[in-house]
This record gives sequence, structure tokens and C-alpha cells, in this order.
Amino acid sequence: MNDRISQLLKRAPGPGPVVAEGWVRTKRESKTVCFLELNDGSCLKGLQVVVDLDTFADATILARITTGAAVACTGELTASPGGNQDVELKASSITLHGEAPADTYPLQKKRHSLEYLREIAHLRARTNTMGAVARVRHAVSYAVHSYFNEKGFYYVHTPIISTSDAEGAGEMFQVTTFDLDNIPRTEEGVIDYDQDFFGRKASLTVSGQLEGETYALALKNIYTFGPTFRAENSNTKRHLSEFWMIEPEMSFCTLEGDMAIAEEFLKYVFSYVLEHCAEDMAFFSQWVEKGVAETLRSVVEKPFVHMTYTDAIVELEKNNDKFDFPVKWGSDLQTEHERYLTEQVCKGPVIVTDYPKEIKAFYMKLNEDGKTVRAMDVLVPRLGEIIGGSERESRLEVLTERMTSLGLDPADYWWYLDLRRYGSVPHAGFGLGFDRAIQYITGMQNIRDVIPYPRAAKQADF
RNA sequence: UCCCCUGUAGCUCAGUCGGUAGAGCAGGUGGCUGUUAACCACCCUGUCGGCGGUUCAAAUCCGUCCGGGGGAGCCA
Repeated sequence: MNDRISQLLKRAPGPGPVVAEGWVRTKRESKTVCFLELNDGSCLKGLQVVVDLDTFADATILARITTGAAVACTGELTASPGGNQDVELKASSITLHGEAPADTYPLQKKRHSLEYLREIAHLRARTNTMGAVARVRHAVSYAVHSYFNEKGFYYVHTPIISTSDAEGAGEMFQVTTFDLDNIPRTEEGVIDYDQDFFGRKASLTVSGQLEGETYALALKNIYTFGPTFRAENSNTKRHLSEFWMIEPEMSFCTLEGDMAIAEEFLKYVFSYVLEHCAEDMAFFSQWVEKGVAETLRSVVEKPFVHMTYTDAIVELEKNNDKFDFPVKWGSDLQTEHERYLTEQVCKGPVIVTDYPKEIKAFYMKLNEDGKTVRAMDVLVPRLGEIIGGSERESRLEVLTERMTSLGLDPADYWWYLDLRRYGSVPHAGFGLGFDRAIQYITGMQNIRDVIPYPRAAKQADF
């Protein structure tokens, strides 16, 4: 395989032929010389290919090379007299692999709106912004695995198809092999799931947490990293129907340990990206969200602010006149409140803990006061919640009672409750929305532009 | 799902008081001694989102449907 353009750009000029392969971003011509800017996705910057029209053998090929064409250029790497690059490729021959007729190719050598690019999602990876997002997304994925591996966590593949009837985390996509025009029904007229593929109602997972806990209570520290599905008809710039989630789960761990890991983990990932995607981060800082790289750096350097829900309410109540929806103890924090806490009160990420049990899930550990649970949300400026986690209720009786009072049937969760029956231990975990993390890191405004092919209500093209 | 905004050339948009449409970029042609968001000149480009209504006359006003964006809820 030939060198990537990122490698060629770092090389010193010298004799001997090299080959550069990629897609043409722009072509600039004058009487005696023609410049191609070649990009292969390995970095933001392109390689300048120089064609001397007086000596180049096959000048006719140049007419067919336009923005978007795929070419392989052979030549010598020389020092560039131009100001924007150290080296350039003096081409002796060019192979044109695929043309991109300029009158129909949807990408022009100009800036396009992100909305337009979504309509040509199959080509948008060839743009600066989407290329940078793709590289950062890769780097963050790598850093996630790297962090957990270094900390001795095991990567667990929890199921995509779930048969837990009532996970309670929102609407689910049903999975069935039924002929929808002819669904089997019992004599009572109820859908007969006995005849369905799994012999029961099945859906796409909304969380790998419950299954993750079972492995944490065997391997001590585990994490999941996979796709998650929510059938909510939500139409916002930070929701997707299909998104990726990271869910660590730690045994012999309380909420304090959970928060410590969450903070250390985020900082590790941010540092990794700042170090390994410096060029892309500079691009985001300049064109997408002013100063986003500097913000990330300051987040890495400062300890996160901690605050109980009760204290947060006290802080917010001082400014209730500024909110569309005033808060009082017991109310859920809305977007405007989360943003006020992070952007005005704390000026950075904040971890809010010990929420009222009424607004949190059944599996969270009940506090001594009987009113709050050991939950924690990591809130960040601009986005709000990026991590939601908790210490899990490890006491069988308390957990069963909580489920019952919420109208859940403990029998449906027999295997989950077995974890409390046999070898139960304090344990905790959290969920990080991967795509939201990418949004936070890059400064991209819409979550649909940080995932290659976004799925949302009425949107599943490509 | 609710509220607000929006849909005009390939793209980004302007279009006044209702009188059948315009700019920049892209594209084409020519020019230009090394350009880098190349530059200069000229040229081409339209079912004004769809359907219906009001009117002598609709891009413009009204209704409706569809697409896009923003906000809210829900959450990650």
C-alpha cells in the first residue's frame, strides 16, 4: 500500500518516485502549470500536486480531472515554493481512476450547508467537516476502549435484541417476523406472540445496562459500547433513534467511585482527542464552534463541580424569574435549568447527585432519607446531560418494593433480581451518549452531523 | 407530539405595495509565468415545494399537504 497523504505531508522532499492516491478537491490552472489539491481522508490538509504543462506527457487527461475525481499521481516530492505547504508532488504521471463530471457532481468546491450535505450523506464524508468528524469519532472510539482496557475493564457485548418487556426507558422498536397483514391472534383476539420468532414480544434494546450488571457481578468491572434504539418521536438536534452508548458497570463500587470514573474517563478521552486530532480540533475551533478546543482543554485541567440536586434547586430558585418554567424541589431539571447551572453557576461541567426518587429509574439506590436516590448526571455547557448514572439498588427487598410501587412486575425481572439474591454487592455505573460526546468535543450543533447515517423519525435514507 | 420559522437557478440567498424573477458562488468558453476559497472577462441556468382557492393578475394573499430548520417535552 502506498503512503497516505498525511504521511507524505510529513516527509522531507527527496528524489525517488512516490505515489499519492486520493480525490481531487480543486484544480487551479494557468498557462504553463496546473495544480491539483488531493485529499484521501487521512487528514484535513490536502497534498498539492503540480503538473508542468510544458513537459507533462498526457495533458489531455487534465481536462477530465475535476473536483471529486479519483486519481493516483506518481512523481517526486519537492520543496514547495508556495506558502501554504512545505512539500508538493511534482507529477510525472497521473492515473485517472474515476471521473466526477462537474455538471452533475453534487459537491462543489465551495462551502455547503450541513442541511444540504445531509441530503447527500453518501458523499458528505468527502468534505472537510465530515472528514474531521469521522476522524474524531474514530479517535474517541479508540480512546474509550483504550481507557477501559488500561483500567482492567472487560468489554461485554450485550444483546441488541431484548425481550425485557418493561425497561421503562422509552418507546421501543418491535422486532418481529410476523406478516403484518396477517398477525396471528388468540381466540380472545390478542396478538399471539407464542407464534412469533422468539415466542414472545421482542424489541431492539434501549440500554445494555441490566445485562451489563450481570457481567459486572462476575467480572467486577465491565463496559458495553454498542448501538441503542429509541422509538421516541423526538425531533431535536441532540436525539437520534439509533445512537451509540457506552455503559460501564463496576462492582464493589458506590456512587463516589462512579463519579470518579466518569470524570477521569471523560478527561482521558478529551485529552486523547486533543493530542491525536490536533489539526481537526483546530479546524472545529475556527469554523464550527469558536474556541471549542480551548474549552476542552480547560475542562481537562479543572476538577468537575459537584452539587446535590437539593443544592442545585436552591441555586436555581434564586433565579426563578429568569426561567420559563420555575423550579421547586421535586421538579425535573429542564434544559434551561441545566444550561444555567453549567454555563452561569459552574462555568463548566457539573455533576448533580441525589435526585428525588420520583424522577429517576427504579434500579437506583434509595438514600437513607427515603426521598432521594444515588443518581448522578454529568451536565456540560451547551448540551446539558451527557452522562446519566447511579449506584444500583443492591438490596433485594428495597428493589422489589420500588418496582412494585412503580407498577413493574418483579417476576418479569427474575434474573435481574437474582443478582440481589446471590452474591449481591454495592455496584454502580453510568451511560455516556457517544454521539453527544462527539457533539460536545467537536462543537457540532446537530447530532445528525456527527453520525454517518442518522436515523430519526421519518428519516432513514441511505 | 406541540409551538415558531422556512421552502425561489446546481448551491447560498434577495425579491418592496399582488403586475410572469435577480445576485454571489458553482458550471461553460476565453484570458492569465506558481496557484492555494486563485484571479479577470463573457455566457448558460427556473414546474418560485405540491394541490386547491381569492383576484383582471399570485413567488407574493388564504387553505391544505409534503420537506427542512429552531424551540419544548422525553432522554443519552
